[in-house]
Amino acid sequence: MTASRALRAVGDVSSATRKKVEQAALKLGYVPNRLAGNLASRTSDLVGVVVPSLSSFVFPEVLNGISARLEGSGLQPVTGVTDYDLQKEEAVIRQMLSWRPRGLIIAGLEHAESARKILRNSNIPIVEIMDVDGQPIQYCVGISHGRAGREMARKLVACGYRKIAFIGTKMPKDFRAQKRLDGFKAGLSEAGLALCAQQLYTGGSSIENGRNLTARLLKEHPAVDCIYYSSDVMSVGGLMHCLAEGISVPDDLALAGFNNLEILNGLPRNLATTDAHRYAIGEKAADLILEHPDASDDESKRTVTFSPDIETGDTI
Amino acid sequence: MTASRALRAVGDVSSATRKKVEQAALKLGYVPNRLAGNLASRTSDLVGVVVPSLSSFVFPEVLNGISARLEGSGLQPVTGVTDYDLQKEEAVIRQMLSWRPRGLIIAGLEHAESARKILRNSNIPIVEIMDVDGQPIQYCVGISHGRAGREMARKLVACGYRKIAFIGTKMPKDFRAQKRLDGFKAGLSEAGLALCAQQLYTGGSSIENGRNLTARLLKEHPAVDCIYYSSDVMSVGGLMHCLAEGISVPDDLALAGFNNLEILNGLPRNLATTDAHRYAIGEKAADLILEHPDASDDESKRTVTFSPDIETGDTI
DNA sequence: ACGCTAACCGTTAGCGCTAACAACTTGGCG
DNA sequence: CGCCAAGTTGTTAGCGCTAACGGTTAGCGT
Repeated sequence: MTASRALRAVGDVSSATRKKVEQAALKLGYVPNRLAGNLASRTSDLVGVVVPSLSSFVFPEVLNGISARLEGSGLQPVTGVTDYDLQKEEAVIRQMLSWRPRGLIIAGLEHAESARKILRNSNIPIVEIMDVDGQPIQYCVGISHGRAGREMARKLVACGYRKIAFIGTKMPKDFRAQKRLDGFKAGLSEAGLALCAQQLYTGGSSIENGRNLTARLLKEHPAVDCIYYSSDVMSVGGLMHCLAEGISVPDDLALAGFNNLEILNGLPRNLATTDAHRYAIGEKAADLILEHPDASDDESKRTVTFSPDIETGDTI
Repeated sequence: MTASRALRAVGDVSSATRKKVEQAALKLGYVPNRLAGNLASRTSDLVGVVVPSLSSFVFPEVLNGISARLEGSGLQPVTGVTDYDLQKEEAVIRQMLSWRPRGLIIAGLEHAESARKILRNSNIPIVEIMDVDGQPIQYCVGISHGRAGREMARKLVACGYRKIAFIGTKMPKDFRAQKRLDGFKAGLSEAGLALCAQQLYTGGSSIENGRNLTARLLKEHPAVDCIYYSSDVMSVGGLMHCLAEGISVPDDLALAGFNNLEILNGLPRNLATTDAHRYAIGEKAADLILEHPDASDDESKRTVTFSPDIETGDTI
């Protein structure tokens, strides 16, 4: 018991014994067993983070925000990946909860009903991130993707574009991209416009994908004067197509993406985009977990909404 | 006990009771407590993964390889990030070991001596990945970065370039980049050549960074006919500079990077690079953990070396 | 001398689960 | 009919740690 107290620096231990304990620990190469520790204390120093993908450029930055805030708190983030699959998501959530984490951060508001149920029963803070368009379970931090799409549509219309196309993921897998598209269409129809073309793709977003789909779309619809992409990675591909084909941006064609990814910096053109505040969302989510009162019987619910800020760049 | 057996599907349980148990579990919203389970069984279903960074485009793919192989085995990867800091690395390793993982995968061969000691004492399979130039603790999976640099140098020399420059990270932080540079210089000197210029940077690799450094380097050394970058992200920046300035690639300037990142696909030019086999390395590392014999008293040591394959693209 | 407090250290029980073994129940077989 | 093996369920102890509380000692005031 004294050793336990000494190593955790809790309770009263004389500095002499503390020193002795520390030296013995060092000498023996003692590594505490957190399984036992957490089990005994009925607390946890894990924070579960459930995201759809790690390779998509967008979630690593959320993770960085989370890690930055958790650093020094003694809490450790554990990541689970769902591949945009609600079945898999539920399995990952179960896995996470079986470690009795201090809290859970999970991307999106759409979950299997059974997953939602175990989340509600879990008695730990649940933070749904990225999106605020829906019914949060408890805490929620994100932007409105509907608004993001709508505002970009308004912006493009205001810039004078009339033959506007969309390139994005096959929607059922990515709810937020769907919401952006819906908002975008709504924004267009405010001005009496509609999408004049669209290309959907399955599989991951990539520059190559964006370039190929842009090529195809322009071939089929040469009159298009502006393309809105569901992701910056795709719009970069569009820009690459234009560079390779000598299409002048934005004179012949305007381009706009979403996310404000770091890869936009340093390109020959500053691509228009919407900042999704990914890092800040991660930070805030971590804060909510840290601040969550232990007395969990209260109905603490809270939604933090960030503003989807348009960066016009020089491609619109 | 019967319930435990039923839910884990081990031992003999009649299908009738199994069904009853499962229904009860569902009804009660039972989520097993893995802390207790792992503690009691003295085994673990965690695999620790220690990487320098998640935002650098390169490690997520390693993680994907690991996850793919671990999928279905019941093991879960847990990621820790070191920011290329050996102190932090040691802390992360300690954290990891305190969860008593089944095995540990860790990037690089360079560690604090005390970290190396606790790794050796840990009695679980330790897989050092990415690099094979050094003394592995136990298992090792990677490529020789020295060879990668040397072979690229030979290639560039063979292509006729004589005024070759290098752009890369400030080395003390990134041992593998350092080894590539050393190998590269060695390769050049085989042909009686030396670097005619170099630019080092701190902070993360980024397209923007690559573009700026390329601009500066060309300004200071206009005669340079070829640049080798420590990372593809940087060489993309170089290409962007050339596109923006109308520098013809590879006629006026040859470019080569390292890693064979996905962002190379779809650019106006196919950038030359070296494939670092990141996904395969992740897979193999996971395999080694899965195959590791439980009888841990044997001296199972093994190094798996991949070949750093040059992709010439059309920029050299 | 006494009580009292603070500082320190030890004892006990138990976190939720599983390995190991014990015990009971069948059915089959000689 | 007894007996054994296989199938099935129950019992016990303990994984390594910590909350809670109990004891001891020293220091202090009265």
